Amino acid sequence: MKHLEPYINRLKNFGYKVTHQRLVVLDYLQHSKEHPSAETIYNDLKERYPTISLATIYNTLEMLTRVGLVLDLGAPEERRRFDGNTSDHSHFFCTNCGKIEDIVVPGVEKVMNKVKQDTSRHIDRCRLDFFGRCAVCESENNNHSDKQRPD
Amino acid sequence: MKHLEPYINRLKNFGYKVTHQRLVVLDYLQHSKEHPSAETIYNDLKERYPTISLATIYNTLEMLTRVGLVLDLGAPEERRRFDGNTSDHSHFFCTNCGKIEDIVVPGVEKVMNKVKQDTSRHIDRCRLDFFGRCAVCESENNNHSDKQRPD
DNA sequence: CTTTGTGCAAATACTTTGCACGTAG
DNA sequence: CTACGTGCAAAGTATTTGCACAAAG
Repeated sequence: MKHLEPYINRLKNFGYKVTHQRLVVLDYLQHSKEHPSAETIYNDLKERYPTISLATIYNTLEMLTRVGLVLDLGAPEERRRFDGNTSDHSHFFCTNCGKIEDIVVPGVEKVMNKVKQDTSRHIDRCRLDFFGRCAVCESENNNHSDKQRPD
Repeated sequence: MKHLEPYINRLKNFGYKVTHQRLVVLDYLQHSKEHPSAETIYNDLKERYPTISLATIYNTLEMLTRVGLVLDLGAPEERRRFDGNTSDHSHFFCTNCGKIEDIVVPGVEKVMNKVKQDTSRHIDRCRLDFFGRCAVCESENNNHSDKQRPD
């Protein structure tokens, strides 16, 4: 887990101990593209680390979010979803199947930086999200024709 | 509650009945700038409508969100927060006091529309959010090393 | 008159916490 | 060695649901 060194340093700088469980969660998030929930992380990890606990996953995610190594995506679902990729990127939420995809939005940074200057507030972070139906759901034409779409 | 007519029509178009409770919640949200939680709405409304129930508030908010008359803001807090203003605008979340403010971001629509065209997905809605410390919190405590120290 | 919504309370589900043991520093 | 982290189970807490009555269309 050499690639985790910068993260380890971040933990140390914030005064947190570097534990096996924390590294495992970090490593998991670095390799996941699924924007998993705490429970998903737990279910996947407990196969290799059977004694890990869900409470530790939650504690770890909360801590990692606090130090900025993980993002809480604010998904419109029951469970919270997390992202280990903290670089500038946007998200697309499929309101049909719940999938979350990374999405590249050129030109956003410029707009965001303008806001950071113009506002009286101190802005730490921005997020830009899109909601709709993913390519799969759109092509499957799965009429979940509930009252899904406004307008 | 004359101003609610377009909303009433929306309910009817979706086949929902127009009830006193639904109008009251809609009216409340139209007049609120606080981006309230379900419980806040409940607490405020039960003074004037003592028999209204929290479950109804939740059911109503869920339905109004589904038909696009209310936004679920995806706030980084325990409770969900809602907005009755569905026109294009962004939000600022104070990570210190929890306040949510409307914020005007010029030029965003252009970027968002570009994404709507470029992507293979079907996009219904976008959101642009900012996180940081509001003017009040910022002035009260000039220390902007926002990350709280571990326990 | 039929269907949908409401209020209440109980249930559910996600997340957090208390405590004793284990482990990093 | 000492403080902090972990695992477990138990507790919270926001939100949803079942049901009988009420109200809308």
